[in-house]
Formats: sequence, C-alpha cells, structure tokens
Amino acid sequence: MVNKSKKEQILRVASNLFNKQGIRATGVDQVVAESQVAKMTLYNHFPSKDKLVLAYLERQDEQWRGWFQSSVEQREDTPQKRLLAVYDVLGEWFAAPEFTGCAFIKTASEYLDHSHPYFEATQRYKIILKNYIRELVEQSDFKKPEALASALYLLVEGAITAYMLQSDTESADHAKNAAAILIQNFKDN
Amino acid sequence: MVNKSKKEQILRVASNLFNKQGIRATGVDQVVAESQVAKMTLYNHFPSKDKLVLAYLERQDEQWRGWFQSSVEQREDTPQKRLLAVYDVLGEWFAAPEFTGCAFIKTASEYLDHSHPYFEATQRYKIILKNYIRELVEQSDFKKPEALASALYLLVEGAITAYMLQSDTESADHAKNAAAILIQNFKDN
DNA sequence: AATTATACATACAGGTCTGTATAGTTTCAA
DNA sequence: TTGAAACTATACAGACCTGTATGTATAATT
Repeated sequence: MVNKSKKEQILRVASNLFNKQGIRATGVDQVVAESQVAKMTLYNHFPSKDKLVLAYLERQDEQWRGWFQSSVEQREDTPQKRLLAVYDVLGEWFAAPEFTGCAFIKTASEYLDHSHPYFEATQRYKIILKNYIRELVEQSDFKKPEALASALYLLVEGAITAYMLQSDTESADHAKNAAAILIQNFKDN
Repeated sequence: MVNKSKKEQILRVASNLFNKQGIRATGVDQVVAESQVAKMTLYNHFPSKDKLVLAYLERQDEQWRGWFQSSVEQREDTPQKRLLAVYDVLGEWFAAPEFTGCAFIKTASEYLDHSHPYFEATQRYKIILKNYIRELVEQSDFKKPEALASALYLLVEGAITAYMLQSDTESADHAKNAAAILIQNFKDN
C-alpha cells in the first residue's frame, strides 16, 4: 500500500509552488526538495510532471470551488442574495494573505494553445463557475436570465483579473455595486 | 549607425513568439533562428533577454493602446458613445485571427512577484487603460463617476479574460449590454 | 588606405530542466 | 521472521537555457 501521506505532501507542496511561481517556473527538483522526499518517490506517485500538474489543477478546482460555493451559501440563503454574496466572498478571497490569483487564469496564460491539456482543464473548470452563477440566476425570476448571468460572470472575472493586476482592494466592492444595479435592472416585475 | 531594421526585425519576431507561446516558453535561440539573425546581433541590440522582454512590453503597450484608442475615437465622437464603443472595439480585437489574449494579463500571470520588473511594467500599462476609461466617464455628467468608471473597467478586464478562457464570441456583446445599463443608471438627470 | 561599426557562423561555458538508473534502507504485514 | 512494497540517496543522460568567446566578412566613414 502506497503511503498516501507522501503523495498528499508532494501535491500540497507542488500546488503552493505552482500558485506562487507558476508552472513553468517550478521545477521538479524544487518540489522534491521542499517536499522533503526523494525524487523517485515523486515519480512513483506521479509518472511525469504533466500528471502532477493535472492533479494540481483538479485539486485546485475542487478546493477553491468547494470553499467558494459553501462560503456563498453560508452567507445568504436565497438565490438572489447569494448572487451578491458572490462578490463579498471574492473580496474575502482577495484579502487572504495567501492569495495568489486565479490558478486557471494563470495556467491558461502560460499554456495558451487551446489543445493543450492544461488549457482544456482550465476551460472545464471555469465553465463550472459560470454555470454556478447561471443556476443562481435561474432560481429567481429575471428577464433575460442568460444575459444577466453573463454580465455577472464578466464582473467576477473582471474583479479577479483587476485584483491580480492592481491589488485594488475595492475591486470586489465595485463589482458588487455594479452587480446590484444589473440585478435590479433585470428584475421581472 | 546601427541597422535599425535588424533591431526591429528581432523585436517583431520576439513579440510574436512571446504573444503566442509566453515569455518563459520562448528561448533566445528560437528568436534568433526565426529572426534569421546571428545570436550576437540580438545581444548587440538587447543586452539580455530581460531587456528584450521589457522592450516587447513597452512596444506592446504603445501599439495596442494606440490601436485601441484610435479605433474607439474613430467609431464615435462623443465621450458617452465612446464608452460603449470600447466594447465594440474589444469585440473586433477578439475576432482578429491573430488574437492571443492580453499581453499584460499573461505576463502578470507568468511573473506574479509584485517587485518583478515585468509585473511592474504590466501595472503601469494597465493603469493607463483604466485612466482612459475614467477620462471618458469624467467628460460626461455622471453620478459617482469613479464608481461607474471602475465598473466599466471591470467589464473590460472581464471580457478579455472570459474570451481568453472560453473564446465566447459574445463576451464583448455581453459586456457592452451590461455597460449600457450601468451608464443609463448613472446618468445625472 | 585605415579605421570603425555591424553582422556573420560556430563553438562553448555553466547552469537548468525532466526523467531514469542503481543500490541501499525502512516499514509492515503475513 | 521473512519478503515485498515503499522510500531513500546519489548519479547521470540528454536536452534545453542564457550568455560569451572567437574570428571573419562587409560596408561605411575618416
């Protein structure tokens, strides 16, 4: 039986390094050194750096989305309130000292080729986020729910990108204010 | 007198490769090979890859912003119409076959360290874009111009990021529709 | 005609990268 | 207690990276 804690340890260290430095900038040797593990142990658990990266992306999606959605749902209890809470949770994320930007935006930036497995992974995971917002929209009565969902999604990605670029602590607030206006405008009554 | 056409040639080839592949993924040897130039010629004009990259970022800012602003200004002749034209021009950009995403978002993604010269360059150049939108807003009469400008800027970055990730040809349209609603809402009358 | 600037080709230094080979050690269950 | 699975340390292959060294060709300038 493989020692799962070693595999976890490697993946945890690798994820931190990928987040902080980027994927190309992080070598296997550094992962091995900081994991305090033999190189062959890494290659026993992950047959290549590629597989390690894919495991990182998958885990990142699970962890971030789990945290994000449960934070939203914990904050508010109706779909409409949750649509606004999305931006409060974004603000919480930005303010966290370990914030390193969105792993998927960064990974797509590093591997722009649309047929690259990393890029395909980022696409898969980002669609899930978009769908989450769309579902929240569809659970209320809005005119043109598709248009509203798209706009709210753009505000999410915009806030993430703007915060990464400028560390403007009000990014999330500005997005929330804009979202509130849009939501009001799409109300079906 | 230095043969400027060689320097131009190198910078042009390097810019294309940086845009398509990323900075870390593009080696000096590839730039030299595709420029059809001797390696020492590159190092005569650019003392290091770093300087070449900084020249690329500077030129990218000039070229893109020049194209973007003149496209906006050519399309419409009042500040308020231009605020919406911004998103039409974005759509034009996305639809271009040579579109490779925003060089600054990608560069910031590759070099997250805020004290890195590349990251600092992206910050400088992105602030100019934000200021351009703010100026357009301030040339009309809006309630809370700062809030409107921030929201419109977030929609710009959101559309760019969303298109990079999902190639959704309607990103720019969705952003424009949302912008129109926000502009209407901030009108001071 | 001599000097200077520019570009050329080739080779190489010294470092990084991913991945493998090898051999010895720990762990743990049958 | 024996034996297999897991982990260790070290070394290395082969490819890549940035940057330099060397010597030559060419063309404009002085």
